[in-house]
Formats: sequence, structure tokens, C-alpha cells
Amino acid sequence: MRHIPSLAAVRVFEAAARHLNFTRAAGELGMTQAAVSYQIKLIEERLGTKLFVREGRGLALSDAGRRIAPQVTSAFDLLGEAFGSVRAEADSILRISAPTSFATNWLAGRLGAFQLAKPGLAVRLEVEDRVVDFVRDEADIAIRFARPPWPGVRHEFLMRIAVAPFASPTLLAAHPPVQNAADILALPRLPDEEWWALWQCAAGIADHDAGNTAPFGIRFDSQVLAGSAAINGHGVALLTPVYWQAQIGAGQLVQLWPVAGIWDTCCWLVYPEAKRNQPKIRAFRDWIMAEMKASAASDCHGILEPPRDA
Amino acid sequence: MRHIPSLAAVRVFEAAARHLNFTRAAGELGMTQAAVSYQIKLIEERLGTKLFVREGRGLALSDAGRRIAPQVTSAFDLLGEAFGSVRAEADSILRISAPTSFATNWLAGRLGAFQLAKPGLAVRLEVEDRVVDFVRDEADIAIRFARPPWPGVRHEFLMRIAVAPFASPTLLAAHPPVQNAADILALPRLPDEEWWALWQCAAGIADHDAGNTAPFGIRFDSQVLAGSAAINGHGVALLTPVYWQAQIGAGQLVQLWPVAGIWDTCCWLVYPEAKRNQPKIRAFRDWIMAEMKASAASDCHGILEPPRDA
DNA sequence: CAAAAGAAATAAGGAAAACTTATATGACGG
DNA sequence: CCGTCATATAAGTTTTCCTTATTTCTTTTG
Repeated sequence: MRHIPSLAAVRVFEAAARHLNFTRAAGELGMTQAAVSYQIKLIEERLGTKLFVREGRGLALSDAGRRIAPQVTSAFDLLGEAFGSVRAEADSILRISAPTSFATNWLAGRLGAFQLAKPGLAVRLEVEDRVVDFVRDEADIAIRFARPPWPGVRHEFLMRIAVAPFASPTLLAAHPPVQNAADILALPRLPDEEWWALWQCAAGIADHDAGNTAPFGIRFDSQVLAGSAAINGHGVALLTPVYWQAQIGAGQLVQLWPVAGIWDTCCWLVYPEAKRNQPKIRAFRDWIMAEMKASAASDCHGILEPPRDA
Repeated sequence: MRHIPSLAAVRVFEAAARHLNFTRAAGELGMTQAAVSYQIKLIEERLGTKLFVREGRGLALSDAGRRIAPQVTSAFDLLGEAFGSVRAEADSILRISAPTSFATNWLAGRLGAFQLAKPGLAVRLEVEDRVVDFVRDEADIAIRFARPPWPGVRHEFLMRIAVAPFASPTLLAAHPPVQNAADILALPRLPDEEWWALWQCAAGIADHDAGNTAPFGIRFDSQVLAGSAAINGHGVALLTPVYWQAQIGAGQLVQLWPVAGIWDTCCWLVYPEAKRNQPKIRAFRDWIMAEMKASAASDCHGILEPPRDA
């Protein structure tokens, strides 16, 4: 077992040995002269040896103090270097966690712009559909569909989820034209029972009394599959327009009916309260907020309206 | 300014990184597993990075943790080495402080035996007549004539100070024989007003009413000078018999009258309470106590009787 | 030479860490 | 599926540390 006195005292000794002046050492450490005096006394008592020679107004290291001061300082240098590197790394890597649908359909295509804007920042996008846990995981910031608030976590509204029925032009050509909402139900639908039920309700063609609230914990990532299937002409999918702007623009997907259904479960940007002032967090936050506004502007269906209690 | 997290936490991290097991690290550090967990959590929060990867039952270092662990360990090795050397030195040097008279006449001649008995111990004898201050000075143990108790300082009775008049044979031959105490006053006396006054009082030939109490702060070191002068035939000196055993044995000094006057101010062995269990302190204490008994045995005048309240 | 100023030591009280006990949670092995 | 091993969490307590205020001592200055 190592015989190291209280490390707080060692740190104080190190500073005092460099300054050869308790008052200035106290200044460096952000404490009072009395505290330095106290710690030095402690360490000297523990060691059974004086580390400083007090001669009136002047302060000098004792033999023992002079011998160990350089070693102590270099030990602290080593520690400072080690933790400095960790901190530097922590500052230069941004780990973003997002659910599959959002990551694939919205974020991935736009992240390049952010990367370009912040060349010094290494961006890691982790796709994960479970509720992120900042305590357990290493994510710095996340996008999640869930109900705020969470303790210790700051949340900022990004958008609401709107859905509308989409299909490929091919599929539509092979079927009678859609004239009212109910016609859509006659087309082959890509399975997603809950969403269809909710949509019918929202579109006013409900055949049961499902509410406007998306069940908590619903799997949004099914959109990726459903969307691909729809593009390939396998049926009608309920999709979130902002996710599929590219495919819509390219004519791969056709919207069959206006948006109906803006769910209460919103899309949130979330990050630990403690990191709210980190530059990398602020940078990403500012960027995504602006990007979100821009992306929804062209295709706005009230999805940028935050919930009443947010 | 260095960015080092709480050093307590760093120490815990270092141990945990070596063991890769919080419970065992806690054991090494003499704390509970919960405390280790707490400190690791703290440091990880401060750094904004996980240092360990908890995978179920197993514990492993994260990338960051793996990178810094060796540096942290070697920093601690450096500290351990530095403070270990101080401790080793502190254990191997015994600084004894004693007043001139005691050091010269009693201790110096006997210290060789102690040195031989403890070859690993470097003994430094510092002769100093002022009251030792363990806070200010670096002495480990001291012999002092003063009044206990002192706060934080342990005192053990060594002996009382007895004095008797001594002179050289030459001087005596040149004068009429001494038949009663008063005759001594007729001989040339080496000056030490206070002591002579006290002696006269104790010997029952007082011409004023000085008490039996030696004035506090009296200069005992005058004995060295007085004794030398007496040996050289310059007069009668009041000396402490145990100090001059060698010269008495060699016939250089003759005791003119039985001991009269055992002063209340005793000779004490004193050392800081905090060092009472240090091996070097115990060794010296045991040795000097035994030596004192042996040295006074041959020449005992009640000087080994401790004061009533000790 | 007295006084002022600089610097460390000390005392006492208070605030903030750190640690402990007790309990929960999670994963692995049988 | 349960018991065991290991970490995480919560609540409460202890200890350490730090601050303010004061003291002591020395050096510098008027």
C-alpha cells in the first residue's frame, strides 16, 4: 500500500512549492491562505517532517521538501496530461443517438452539412431505437420520440409526427384513382395495424374509437421498411412526409391524401442538463434547430407547433 | 491551470483500474464498494466520458480509461516513491534536542552506546538551551528542564536536579579544611548568584529567604563553564553530581558537602504525542530511561523520585 | 524608532464532500 | 428459474475541508 498523504494536501503542497508563497498558492488554487496553511500543516504532520522552512517573512523548501517537490510536480503534470487528453477527446467527439427512422430518413442526409461546418468535430451517429439512457450510454445528445420530462435531461421540441398515406406511382396506376379517404383502404396496405387505426380515426373514417394519441413506445422505425416497400410498389404506407422528401421529389412516392394525424408524441432533441453549455452540444443544437425549421418550411403541416405544455 | 478531477476520485479510479473490480478496489482503499462506485461516477461525470464499461457482471476499461490508466498509475507511483522516501528518511533520523549542560555532561558520552545499539538510525544531537518547540523545530525528541505539561507533548520524568559544591583538590589543599557548610562560603566561589542563594537556603545556612524552587528559565548551561573553572582550581562550583561522574572519578573534582537542594524543576524527556509510537522514539525513550536509572544508581540522592503530580 | 504592511499560524464555525448502510437492479451459472 | 456475484442508487451521517476573523512575527518605511 502506498504511503501518500491526503491528495488534497499534496496538491496544495505542489502549488505552494512552486510559488514558495502560501498566499499566491492559495490564489492559484482558488482558496484562502488559511486553507493552504492548514493543508501544509496536515501533510507535514502526517509525514512527521517539515516540508517548508518558515523564516520570518520568507518561505523556503526544507531538504525533504526540495527533494520531493520536482517529483510531485511531474506526477501532477502526468495526471494533467492524461486527463487533459480525455477532456480534449470528449470535446472533439459528438455522439448522436437517434432512432432508425429519423436517422435514416432525415438526419443522415443532412449531417454532412454539419460535419462540413464543424470540421474539428468528429461526429458519430448511433442508431438505436430504445429510449436512450445518458447514464448508461455514452451518447452526448439524442433525438427521441417519447414523453418529456426526464430528470437531469434537457429537452427541446423538434417537430411533431405527421403521417399521410403514400404509394408508388406504379401501384397507383394499377388501381382505380383515389377519390376519398375510404378509397385508400381498398388499396393494398403495408401492415402497421396501430398506425392505420390511428390514421383512420384522424381522417374521419374511423371504424373504431382510437384516440389521437400514439401509443407510447410505438416502433417508429417500421417506417423505413414500410417506405421501401411502398417505393417498390408493394402497397400503401403511412409515412411522415418530411422523412421522404427526396423520394417524393424524385417521383418515387406519391402522397394519396393530405396529412391527417399529428400525433401528440413529439420528436425531441434531448441532452444531459450537465452538458448544456458544452460547445459541441450548443453547435449541434443550433444547427439541428435551424435545419429542422428549414426542412419543415417547405412541407409544413403544423408539425412545428410545439405541444401546449412544452 | 490543470484539469484534474477530484484527486480522491482519481485515486479511486487508479485502484479500480488496476483491479478491474470495484469491490476489490474498495478493499484495497479501505472503503466500501458504494464509495468506489460513487467516486467513479463523479469522475466520469466530470470528464463527460465513461472510464469503465460495465457489461453485466464484468468490468472493463473504456477506451479513454485504458488510455489514461497507465499514466495515472505511474503518477501515483511517482508520488508514492517521493513520499515513501520522506517517510523512510523520517524513520531513520532521530533528532535529539538537549540543553548544553545535559548534552555535554551526560548525554554526549553515553550516546555512542545507543548509536551502536541502533546502527540503522542516524542520531543528530542538537544542543539548544531555549525551550524546544516541536511545531517550529524539527526535533523528534528533547530533554528539557521546564514545567510540564505542554499541549500535544508527552513528558516523562528523567531525574531531578541535585547540586552540591565541588572544587579541585588543588584549591582545597590551599585552604583550610571544610568542617561545616558555612566554611564553604569562605572559599572562592564561582559566580552564580541564584544557585548559591538557593543552595544556602537548602543547606540551612540561608542568609535570605529564597525558596526551594529554581526560578523558571534559569540557565543550566552555566554548569559547563563553572565546572571547567572548578576543575582548573578557580573556585567552588555548585554542580550536579551525575554530570561530573567522570571528573569526580578521576579525582579532578572533590565534593565538599553532601547534596543539598533537589530542585522542583525536573529534567524531562519530551516528545510530540503524535510520535509516541514511532519505533525510533520508543527505542530512544527505552534506552534513555534505562541509562538514566543506571547512571543515577551509583550516585543516587533521591534524584530519581518523580514529582508528586507527575 | 515606531508604525505599517506583508505573510503565516491559529481558532471556530459552517458547508460540502465523502463515506456508510441498506436496498435495488442486473447478469451469469447451475 | 433461482442463488450468487457485482454494480448502482438512496438516504443519512461523518469527516474533511474551507472560510472568516484574529494573532504573531518580520521586514520595510516614514
